[in-house]
Amino acid sequence: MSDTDELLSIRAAELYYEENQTQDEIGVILRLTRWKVGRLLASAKANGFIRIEIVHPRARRLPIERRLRESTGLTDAIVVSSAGVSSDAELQSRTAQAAADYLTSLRPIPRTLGISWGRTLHDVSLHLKQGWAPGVNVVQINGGVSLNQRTGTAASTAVTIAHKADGSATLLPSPAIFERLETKQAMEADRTVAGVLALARNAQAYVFSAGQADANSALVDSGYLTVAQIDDLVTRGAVGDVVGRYIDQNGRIVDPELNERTVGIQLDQLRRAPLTIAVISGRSKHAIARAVVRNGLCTVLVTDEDTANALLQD
Amino acid sequence: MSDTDELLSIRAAELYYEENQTQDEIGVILRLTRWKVGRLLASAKANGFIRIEIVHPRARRLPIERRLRESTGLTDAIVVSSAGVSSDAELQSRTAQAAADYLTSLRPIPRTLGISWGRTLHDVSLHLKQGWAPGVNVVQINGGVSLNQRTGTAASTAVTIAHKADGSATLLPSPAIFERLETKQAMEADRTVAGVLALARNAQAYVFSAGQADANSALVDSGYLTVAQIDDLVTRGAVGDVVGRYIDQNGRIVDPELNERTVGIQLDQLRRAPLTIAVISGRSKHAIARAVVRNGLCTVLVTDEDTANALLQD
DNA sequence: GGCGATCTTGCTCTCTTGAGCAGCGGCCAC
DNA sequence: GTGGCCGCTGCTCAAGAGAGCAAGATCGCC
Repeated sequence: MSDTDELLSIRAAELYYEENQTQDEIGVILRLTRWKVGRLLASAKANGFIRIEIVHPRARRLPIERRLRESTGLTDAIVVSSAGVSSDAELQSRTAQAAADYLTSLRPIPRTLGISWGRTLHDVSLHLKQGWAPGVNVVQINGGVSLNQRTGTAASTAVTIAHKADGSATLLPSPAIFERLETKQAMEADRTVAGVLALARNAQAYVFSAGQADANSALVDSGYLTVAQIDDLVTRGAVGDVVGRYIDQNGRIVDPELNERTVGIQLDQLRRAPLTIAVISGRSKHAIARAVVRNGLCTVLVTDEDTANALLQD
Repeated sequence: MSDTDELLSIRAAELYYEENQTQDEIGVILRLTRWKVGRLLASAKANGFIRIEIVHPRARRLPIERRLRESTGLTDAIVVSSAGVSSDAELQSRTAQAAADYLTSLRPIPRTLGISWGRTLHDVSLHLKQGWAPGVNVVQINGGVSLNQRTGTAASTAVTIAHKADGSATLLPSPAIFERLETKQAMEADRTVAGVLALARNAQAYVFSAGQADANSALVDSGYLTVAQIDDLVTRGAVGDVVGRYIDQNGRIVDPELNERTVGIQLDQLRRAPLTIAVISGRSKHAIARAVVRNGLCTVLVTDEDTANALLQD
C-alpha cells in the first residue's frame, strides 16, 4: 500500500473508531468514495494498526486458545486476558476464576473429581459458586499439608469444593512425602488410605495445579522439602512439581527415590485419564507449564495470556 | 446491568471482536437473540470494556482534541497518540510531524510565518516536505543562538522551513538576551534589526515551542542563562519560557528586567495575533503547556496525548 | 395482593457495511 | 506502437447492525 494510503487509512480509522462516523461521512470528509474508505479501514486492520482489547477480569483470549489447542493437541484451553493486570496475584486470581467457570460448565458433570492442593486450588475453591454442581464427590489425589501452621489447607480446599457442590469430600489422611519408604508403604497398606487412593485413581476428572521448582514451593513452605533439596532437584533438571512429584522438561521424574516416598496418584495415571485439568499461571510457572502440556499430563489447560504465548513460542 | 449480563457481554465481545462472528452467530452460541447480543455489545462498549486503539506514529486522538478545544477555547488542537511510544524523543518526533502536517494543510497559506527556534522547531523543519507551501516568507521572531558551537541552529531552522516552501527566510541577527539593556536598545535601533522585528510583528501566523524552566533549557545550553539564574526564576514562579521570555503559571513575565534585555516580539503581540501555533510535548513541559494555553498565548496547540490529558485535568 | 411505573424483550424497518464483479487505466514485453 | 496482464475503482446486491416501538415481564409501593 502506498504511503499516502497508509496515512489516509489512519485518518479514516480515527474518524471511524474514535468519532463514530459512518464510512459514507468519512468519504465526504476525506473526499473519497465510501468503498475506498471501507478498503482503507480493512487495510488498517490488516496492517495491525487497529488494536482491539477487551479489558475485563473475566475476559478470555479465544484466538490464543485456538492456537494452543491446535499446536499442542489439548482438548481444551482456557486463556485469560492479562490486559490491565498489574500484579501476579491478580493474574492468578483471574485464572482461578476461569478454572472455576470451566468446572461449573463441565458436561457431563463428573461424579468423582480428583483434586490436588495448593494456593491455586484453594483460590479456585473460593471462586466456585454455591451449587456449582449437584453432588460431586471430591477426592484428594495427593498427600496433604500437615506439618505446620498451614495444616488443613489441603483438606479445606477439598471440603470447600465439595460443600459448594452439595457433595462429599474424601480426604487423603497422609503427609505429602514420607521420610522413610517403609513408613509410606505401611501407610498405603492401611485399608482406609488404600481405599482413598483407589477412589482417586478412578476419578472421572482431575483438577490440579503445578509448582515451580524454587524456594517458594508449597512443599518447602509446608516443610516437606528443604531449600537445599529443591536446589539439588533443580540441578538435576527439575522445572517444577505436579501432585508433589518433581519432573524435568521432558516430563520425567527427576528423583525416583523421592518419588517413591511421595503419596498420591502416579503421573502415568494422570496421563491415562481422559479429563485432566491443569490450572497454571504466572511468570514463574512458564517452564513447568510447558513440561505439563508437552508431556501429556493434562488434557485441558487453564492459564494466562503470557504463559500461553510462551507455550506458543516453541 | 446485572452481573450475568456483564459476563455475557464479555463472552459476546470475545466472539465478536476476536473471532469475527456475526451477532447472529453469537446469538446461536450463547442462546440469545441477535438483538440481545447487539445490546450486550453496546453495553460492553458503554462500560469501557472494549478498548480500541490506533497504533501508528501518525495517529491522532480526535476526541481529546475536541474536548481540549471545548474546555480551553483554542481554535484548534492537534493531539498525537502516545500508544506504543517508548521514549520521550519518539513522542516529540511524532508531535513535530503532526505540526509539520498541520502547517502543510493550513489554508489560507500564510504569506509571512513567524517562527521561534529550538529543538522542537528544528524537528518540525525536518519533517516538512519539500514544497509544503509555495513561497512563504519565514521570519525569525526572537533572538537566536550564537554564543557557542550550536551557532546557526536558529538560522538553519528558519532557512530550512523557508527553503522547503520555496520561499525566503528573514533572520534576526541578534543574540537572544543581551547582558546590558543599553546594548539591546542600540541593537533594536539599527534599521536592519528594526525592520526584521517589524516584519515579525506583522506575520500572519506564528509557530513556536516553549521551554521548561530547568537546567536543560536551550537558553542554558546556548549560554544565555546560567543554571543559577534558572533556579532563581523558578523560585520566583517561572514554569518555562516562550520565545525566550520566562512566565509563571498565570502567564506573567517573571523577571521584567530580564525580559527587557530579551530580543524578539512581545508576548502581548502573540496574544493579539489571530493564528499562533504552539508545539509543545513531553512530560517535562506539562506546566509550561498549561501556562501557554490558559493565558491565551496560542490559538492552536500541537501536543501529545499525555500533555493534553494533563491540561484536561483542571 | 393489586396496580402503576419501569425495564426488558423481540420485533420491523432502515441504515450501514462487505462481497463480488465489470470496466478502466497503467504497465510491461515484444 | 500494440496486445495482454494486473491492479484499482466504483458499482450492484445481499448481509449485518442499529433505531425505534409495542407487548410482556418485573418491581416497588401501597
